[in-house]
Amino acid sequence: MPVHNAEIAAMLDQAAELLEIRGDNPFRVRAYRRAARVVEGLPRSVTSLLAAGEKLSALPGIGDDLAGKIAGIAASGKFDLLEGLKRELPGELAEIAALPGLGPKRVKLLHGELGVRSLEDLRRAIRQGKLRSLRGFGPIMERKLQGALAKPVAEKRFRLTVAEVEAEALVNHLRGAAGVGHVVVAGSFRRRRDSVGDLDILVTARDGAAIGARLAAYENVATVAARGPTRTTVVLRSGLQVDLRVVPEASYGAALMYFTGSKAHNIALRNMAIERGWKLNEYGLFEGKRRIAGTTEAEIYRKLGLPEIPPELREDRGEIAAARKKQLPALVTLSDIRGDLHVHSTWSDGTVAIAEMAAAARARGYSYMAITDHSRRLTVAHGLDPGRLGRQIDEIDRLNDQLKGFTVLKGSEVDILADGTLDLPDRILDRLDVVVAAVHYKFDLPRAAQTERLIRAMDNRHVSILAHPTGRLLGERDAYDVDIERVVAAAGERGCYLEINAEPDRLDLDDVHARAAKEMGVKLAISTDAHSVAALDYMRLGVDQARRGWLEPGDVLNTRPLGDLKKRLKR
DNA sequence: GCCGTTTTCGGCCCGACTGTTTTCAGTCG
Repeated sequence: MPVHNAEIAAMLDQAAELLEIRGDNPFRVRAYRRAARVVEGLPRSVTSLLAAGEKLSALPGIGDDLAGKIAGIAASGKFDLLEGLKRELPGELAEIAALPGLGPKRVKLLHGELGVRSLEDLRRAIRQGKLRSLRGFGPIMERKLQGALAKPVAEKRFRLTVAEVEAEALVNHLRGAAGVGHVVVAGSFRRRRDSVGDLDILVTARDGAAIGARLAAYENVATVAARGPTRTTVVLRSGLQVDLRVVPEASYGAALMYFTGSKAHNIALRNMAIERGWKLNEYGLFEGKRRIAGTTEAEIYRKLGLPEIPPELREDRGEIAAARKKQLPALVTLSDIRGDLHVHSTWSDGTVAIAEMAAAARARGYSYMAITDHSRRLTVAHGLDPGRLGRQIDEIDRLNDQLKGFTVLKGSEVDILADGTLDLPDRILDRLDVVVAAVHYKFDLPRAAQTERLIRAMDNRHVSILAHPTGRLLGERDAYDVDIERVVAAAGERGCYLEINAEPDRLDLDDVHARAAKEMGVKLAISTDAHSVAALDYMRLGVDQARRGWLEPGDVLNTRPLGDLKKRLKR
């Protein structure tokens, strides 16, 4: 049973947490955390890297020691150091440290002085009034902890589209304040991560307190968590946390960079500043007391000898080295997209007729669109059998006769059956321009069977694109257990394309696997899976994830003009 | 524990805010 990168990262994180509570060298703790982030962001699994004879110690932040430990975890699924730490300290201490206001130091005190080993122990200690006797604890902390223990809030991430609605309203509200310059959403929102944990809003103004007051007075604010002259933190009714930072105009670039992150990217840049005898913080780049850059991000990057790095790449996953060598990718943009290759109509479960969808696609500047309605097995979606699909093909032919300068491609989103065969016979698939193959049931097959299923589907030369390859639904359903690297490799061998499904709850493939595909020379299609006209606009979210995956226009099938596209769809 | 165009040893990003303290440690981002 191969150990996933995410599992390795979780073990490294947990070890870091317990090491920190134990009071170990903070830099050792940081090394474990950094290694966790590096493993998490690897485009290939540790298992396959090792199988290929690659040295983990070549990865940034991973030396001989951690390389050995990570290899050990990959081989056995066990982490001796972590097991030992758990024998020494109760594992639940990590959960206690996650409570607001509690960190390693206070948890160590709780454990050492009061013998707290569990959340229940902590509740009891509070009930018995023991907490406030400890140094660093007082009545306010006691009350807050009581609240947090009473109704624990699961860590929640929000879909980009949900965050966008909240952000737009809030930005408009803040723009209404007097003396406001820039108002911009930074953080993972600006880096276009597939979901966000909070909103980081940067404002330039002279009077930070006034802007903070304006945020606190926003109608959707549930609680104000912190309030200072330059920083204010609130929690909205939706549960979304908002961090506001206010800086002077001259610090705009530095603050935007700081607030955009990622943290690891910032640390790397700050280290570059240190190497040059400078200091980089959210107010600017400084030589001694003198600010030598800070008004724009570009200016700071330039001083550090780098071209400006697009926010989507700022994850400390090699972008700084690439920038240094002037080898940053020229990322795909929405305007490079010439068509949508996965679209539904009223023939199955779409809400709009083909002609109307075509007009909407055309209005978006596209020159083609594939209609890919569901196949017969998906009865709830009125999936098409060969007879109905034949009639749909005829309808599209008639429609194309009337259209000038736009082409509706004939397609199907054909179900991949449990054994990897397709839900429609070859004789009808033969009449189509685009076949998008997808899994819609039996998500729980064993890994090997699921992997074989997808590969067998791609064995069929009619299959052009493998849709939503991992089947994940953000916040609802994990990816099915599949060896995605083998699937990517198999797609490459067969000349099959992989989809980045742009639906906001799918975004599948994700950024990391899209990049893996690129590195393995496999091309991708960015498709909306639209069931309505409005959903065609999700294309931009798919492009965002493609950019996070370092994709350039040449890596994306639907940047090709129609003639070229048709040639590439032939296998 | 990692790392090196000043270093193989001695550094390791940087600042804001809270609740505690009585000048600051701890937490957070």
